[in-house]
Amino acid sequence: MKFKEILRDNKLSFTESRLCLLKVLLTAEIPLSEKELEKRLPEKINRTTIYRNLNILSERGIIQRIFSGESVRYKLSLSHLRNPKNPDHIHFQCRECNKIICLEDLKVKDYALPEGFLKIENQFLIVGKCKECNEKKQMV
Amino acid sequence: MKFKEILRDNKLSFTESRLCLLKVLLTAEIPLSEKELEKRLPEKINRTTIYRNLNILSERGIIQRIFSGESVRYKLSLSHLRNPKNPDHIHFQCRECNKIICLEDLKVKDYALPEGFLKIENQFLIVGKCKECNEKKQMV
DNA sequence: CTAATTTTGCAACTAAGTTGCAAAAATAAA
DNA sequence: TTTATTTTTGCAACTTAGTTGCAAAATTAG
Repeated sequence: MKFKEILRDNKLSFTESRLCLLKVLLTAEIPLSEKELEKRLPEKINRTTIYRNLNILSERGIIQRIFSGESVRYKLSLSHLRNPKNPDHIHFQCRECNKIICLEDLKVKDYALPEGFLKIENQFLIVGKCKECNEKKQMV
Repeated sequence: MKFKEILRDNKLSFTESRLCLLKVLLTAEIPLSEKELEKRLPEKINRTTIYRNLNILSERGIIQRIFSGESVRYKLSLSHLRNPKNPDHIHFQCRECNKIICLEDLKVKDYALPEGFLKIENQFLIVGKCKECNEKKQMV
């Protein structure tokens, strides 16, 4: 099982909670807040445990924190499971419906940080209005 | 006075609180959290008022919210006062010392949103380690 | 199988941000 | 400039996100 290896590689114990969290994030269409995550868990896991795991998993780069206009959301790092060569892609969040979309095709141009700086992760977010919400408005 | 016009243009009343908030943000070297902002105010303004104003000012695009790894910070929109032609620049935050730096020179490549999407604002953040913190580490 | 380490759940806490309401201030109208 | 209308402010109380210490339970190492 993939997740077991990922945890081991990162020197984290393999526990039921962590497995469940990762599974839920794997099947989520959009990044989830802690609340949403909690609801989708097959069996109850304590809030504290969830937060502690979200912290440790994102420290290790296994998941990613996304700061949306309203809340913090979590998703699996693409670099771990899906898109190892596209770590710099951009998220879009709609200010009406709050949906978050991964703009996989939209890449950030190669950039060089100033001398001596080290990148750990990117959080690129464009806030705006999505197609549906734009069209809804025009109909009124 | 510039700020008075900006407020009027955005159909907001001109109040002492708003003027103070904008002045503090104008002279801040880095984006400020609500707490930091509060401390720098020449006279006490109620927390609630500050939040309400930060909300309305950022809705109108006069200030910008920045989501750093640890907290939400606010700054004047460059588009209003400083850098009207560089709205897409990137912020860098150090995960050690939490400093936030504007990487004015680092621009995001021209991008096209999918058909029907509308951009309101960007929040581009690179999280990593800054020069000083990197150097400190190596000395130990 | 046992000992050492890590993780979990609980309760209590902190910190950020919001809401309703009445008083005060700002704007519009006369 | 005085009055009426609208907006903003401060207060207290609240909600929600996230954290901490500690003892019990689960994992891992030997």
